[in-house]
Amino acid sequence: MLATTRPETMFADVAVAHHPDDERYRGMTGRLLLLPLTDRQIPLLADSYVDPTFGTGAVKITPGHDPNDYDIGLRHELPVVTVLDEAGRLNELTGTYEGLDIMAARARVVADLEAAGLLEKKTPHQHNVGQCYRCQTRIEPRVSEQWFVDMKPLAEPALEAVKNGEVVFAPEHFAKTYFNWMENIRDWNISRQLWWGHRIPAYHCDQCGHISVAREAPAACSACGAADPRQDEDTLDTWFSSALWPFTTLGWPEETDDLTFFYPTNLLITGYDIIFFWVARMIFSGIHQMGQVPFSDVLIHGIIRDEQGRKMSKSLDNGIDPLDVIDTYGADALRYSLIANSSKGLDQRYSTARVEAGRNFINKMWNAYRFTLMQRSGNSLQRPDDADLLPEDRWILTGLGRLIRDVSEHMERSDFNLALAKIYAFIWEHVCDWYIEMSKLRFQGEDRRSAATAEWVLNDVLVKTMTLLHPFMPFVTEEIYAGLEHDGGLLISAAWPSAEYDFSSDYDVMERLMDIIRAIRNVRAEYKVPARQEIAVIVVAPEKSVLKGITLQEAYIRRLARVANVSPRLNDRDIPTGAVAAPFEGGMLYVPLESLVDPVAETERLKKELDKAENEIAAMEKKLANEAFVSRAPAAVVDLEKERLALRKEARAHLRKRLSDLTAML
RNA sequence: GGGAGCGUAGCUCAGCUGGCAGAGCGCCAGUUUUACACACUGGAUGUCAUCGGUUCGAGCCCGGUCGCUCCCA
Repeated sequence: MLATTRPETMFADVAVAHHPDDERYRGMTGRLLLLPLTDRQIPLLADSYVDPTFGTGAVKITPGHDPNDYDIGLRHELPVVTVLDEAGRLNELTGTYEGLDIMAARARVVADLEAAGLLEKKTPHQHNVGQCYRCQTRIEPRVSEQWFVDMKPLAEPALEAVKNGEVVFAPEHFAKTYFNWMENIRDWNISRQLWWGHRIPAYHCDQCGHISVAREAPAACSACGAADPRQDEDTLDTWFSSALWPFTTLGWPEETDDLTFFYPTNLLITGYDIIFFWVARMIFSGIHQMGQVPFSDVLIHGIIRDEQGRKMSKSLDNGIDPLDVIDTYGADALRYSLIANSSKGLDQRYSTARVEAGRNFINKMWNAYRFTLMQRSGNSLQRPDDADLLPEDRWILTGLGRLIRDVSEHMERSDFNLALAKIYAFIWEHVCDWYIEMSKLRFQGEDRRSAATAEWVLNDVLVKTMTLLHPFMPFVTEEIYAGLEHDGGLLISAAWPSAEYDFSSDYDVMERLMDIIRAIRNVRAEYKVPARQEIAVIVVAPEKSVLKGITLQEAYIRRLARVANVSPRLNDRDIPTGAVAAPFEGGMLYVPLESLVDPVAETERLKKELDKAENEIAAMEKKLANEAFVSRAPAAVVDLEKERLALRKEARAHLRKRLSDLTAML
């Protein structure tokens, strides 16, 4: 007994199969069965393809009308019987059923089986016979003659080309997809029954049946000489034509200048979903037709999905028209979002929020650019001597150098999203939030030399960052570049920048200043000091050099943290009771806020700070006491840990002192 | 059945050769600070799916488990 979803194909059955481990059929393998409604006998055989848990564990094998059964048929050397004609009707092999269409035949077979007492039961079942996605017509499998490409000789050199690095995939794991396909290659069916496309260059002789294959249509059959052989009606699979794209587009088979110049090229960028449909086929076609691979590098990206993560499709009508997005946000904003959202060839969701972020970024840059234009003195810009560079100049130029190195590295590795994130952060957080803010003091001040230095630095930083950003956002960067001072020419042909400045110690000094400013702002916000109200700050640092730096940069602390008066001190003596304490790297600062401060609450707050510091110190001391860590970790890591421990210990000392003072004063 | 990938903040996702967990958006509290409110300042938020292993040290390396996705058959 067995189950079938397509009873009408039983006339094409050539065997019944069960799983080799299925106890129910043990010992019965090889016996002959009588095929109902016919006088044919078919064998019972064992094949591990059969799912023993489905139905009765026995399945009829119909190689002529099922691809899986066709494979089983090959394994067991079964004949292929075809009982459907091209019009979808049963043929002469079905006796009295001949001429019936599939549905009519199915009904009659079922009725006849029932009449013969051979039907056990009928159950509704979701079958997996395909159907046309446009007209819903069922697609019935049927064995027929087709044209195939013999893949083995093509696949071997193509496989080798990737294995030996002639063609390199990025990200590299996509080579696995390529290997998996190439190593399990099947002959390629290139016949398509379509009305358009390249027709198969095979010519049938209606007289003798000979088939000739030729580039030009032969005038006569090469075997019997009959006139006008008929060209095969099948057309080539579109991927066959696409596989020829790297050279047919350049004039092949003619030896054109374009072909000589552009073949092979270096980089192919495409989606992972067509690695074997297209990439692999271009590679083996290129090797076969041109004698060399069509490209050296393949950069694979993911698919852009809609905001719900669904694949964009015509039937869902959830596609996004880039032109609409460009109208709303601009092409650069769209490019920003696509690159910022892409990594490792993974799929990404289209994100309006990310496009907006790109648009906002453009707005930010544009305003920074406007600011520089507003500060133009009219004098020609001249690179300042190093001696004229202030700490913030040194800081931003050093940061720029680091940015150039980082971005270049990321570009080399095709980590475009990481490169873009670095540029974004540098322009927004370094240039706009800090450098421009600090430069205002100089542009508004009396020192024209200092202002000219800032003017040059700002211009240089923008020129370089626009250059780095140009591949990602070509339009706005070109526009801004045009208004900046540079060697001339268009940004698109400008040289990639290289790092010029490296003032590491000045960089660190500036970072400390920024820590202090942030700490003061934090206190202001926490105690809700009105923005307008200026405050006083006492900065305590045990090292004179730190204090000196702070004194030199007092103007910035005043401006950027809205401070009226900065008092540098070497120790925490004589701090007023009504002051808020805040630690920074290398010291402690106090903001006297008198009545705003409740000494009891401040004591509680500082106790928590102290607890935190104690915990961190304990953890670091434990780590440093671990002989294995000290001896095995790199010296730089151990030193860093020691430095951090020293800083935390200092913070602890300040906190303890402040707490004891407050307690005494209460 | 074969192959590949993904589980990290409320959401969408980064995280390079292991060394103090990040972004965008959202959220909370402020801001007519003369480049920018498409902005500024400050803040909150994590059992890095899970179990084990390697290591001085694991989001990252190795193995198992669970969940999800895609491709081929």
